[in-house]
Amino acid sequence: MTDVTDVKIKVENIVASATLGKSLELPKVAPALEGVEYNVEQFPGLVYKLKEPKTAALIFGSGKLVCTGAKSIENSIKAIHIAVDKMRSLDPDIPHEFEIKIQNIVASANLMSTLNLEAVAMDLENTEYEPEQFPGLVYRLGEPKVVLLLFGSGKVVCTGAKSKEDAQLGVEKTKERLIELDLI
Amino acid sequence: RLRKWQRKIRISGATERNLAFALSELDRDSSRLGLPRSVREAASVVYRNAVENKLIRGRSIEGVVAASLYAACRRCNVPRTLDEIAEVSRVTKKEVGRTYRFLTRELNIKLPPTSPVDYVPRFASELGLSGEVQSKAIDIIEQAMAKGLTSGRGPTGVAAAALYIASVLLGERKTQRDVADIAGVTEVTIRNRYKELTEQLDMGVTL
DNA sequence: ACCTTACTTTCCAAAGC
DNA sequence: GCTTTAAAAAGTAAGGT
Repeated sequence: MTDVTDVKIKVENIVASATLGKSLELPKVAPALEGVEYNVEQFPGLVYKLKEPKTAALIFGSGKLVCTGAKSIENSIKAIHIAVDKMRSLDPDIPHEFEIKIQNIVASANLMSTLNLEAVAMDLENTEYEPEQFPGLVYRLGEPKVVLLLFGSGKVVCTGAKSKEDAQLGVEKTKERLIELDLI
Repeated sequence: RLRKWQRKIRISGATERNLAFALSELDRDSSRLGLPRSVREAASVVYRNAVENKLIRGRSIEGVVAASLYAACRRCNVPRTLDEIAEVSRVTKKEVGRTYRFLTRELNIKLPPTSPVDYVPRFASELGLSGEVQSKAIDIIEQAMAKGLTSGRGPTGVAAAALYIASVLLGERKTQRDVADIAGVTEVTIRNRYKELTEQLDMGVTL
């Protein structure tokens, strides 16, 4: 009974970083990226928004970039390659091979049961619940090291995960713990 | 030897000056909020504990004072909202909240979430509502909490809606605008809570 | 009253103030 | 700590019709 394995998580956002291994002359490669924003005083990186996959890339002079907004690891990697390929049209020396690392995965899930957050706040360890400030209860899990936001509706957000497996595990462990404490 | 001694004097002198400044700041904020001496003392205890545990590093004295006051008000069951604390201190709501979380975590202070019930006496007296209305409002809030109707909702909004409903039920009607202004929420929020409470609780009377 | 937009919270990397 | 990006959750707020 109490099958925790039936909890379905939906990946909502992925943050990935890439290191090209070669510094970039931003003024030189920026023209290859249509609609790019660049305000050094405001932020040191170029802001490039892609429509497909719908993502946003932050590109730095050091040759490192950050991609946010993708809903799958595959799309995140695809978006990074699209941006890098475009820049390479203006700078042939940009490597074709480079490292990409998944930094954060945000997922949502539904425990299919309403939660009494004041009760959860009292019995569950490592929680913060300040309804005056935010309607969700913050639950920090140690293993995997992820943070969950629990809502009265039973909906959950898991963030801080480095892999889909950790996000899934985080939600499952949270559900198990809530059942264990008779808070489900 | 003499130099080391002088340094101690200098450091303790600075420490004393900082403490004196913090306490005057605490008194200033407290009087603006109209807080009783007991709450000011509770806040000064929190502040002194923060200093003893070296938690002031990287934080403004004003911020720690404001967070100490916020915590003391909650512990004494006479809560002020983060907005009210931010208004009288020269610290943003965001920093008061951030420092409050830091202090409670580092000093192992675990306060339960603010109960809407704690706002009833203050809001009711500012609205000139009777003790009967207050009791009715508290009764409504307790029923709401028992049915899980307060999870995730702002305590002031729940207290405001309960007082509004109680005032109508007991013939001391106040407008949503009056209650909203004193509770620091919008009329829309009172209407939303009002709808949930009247639909899901047995008030014994149809409004 | 409705609708839309927007802010609160959590996470993370990037370069630099 | 801040700046910029993205995304979900749900409550609250503000402005327009």
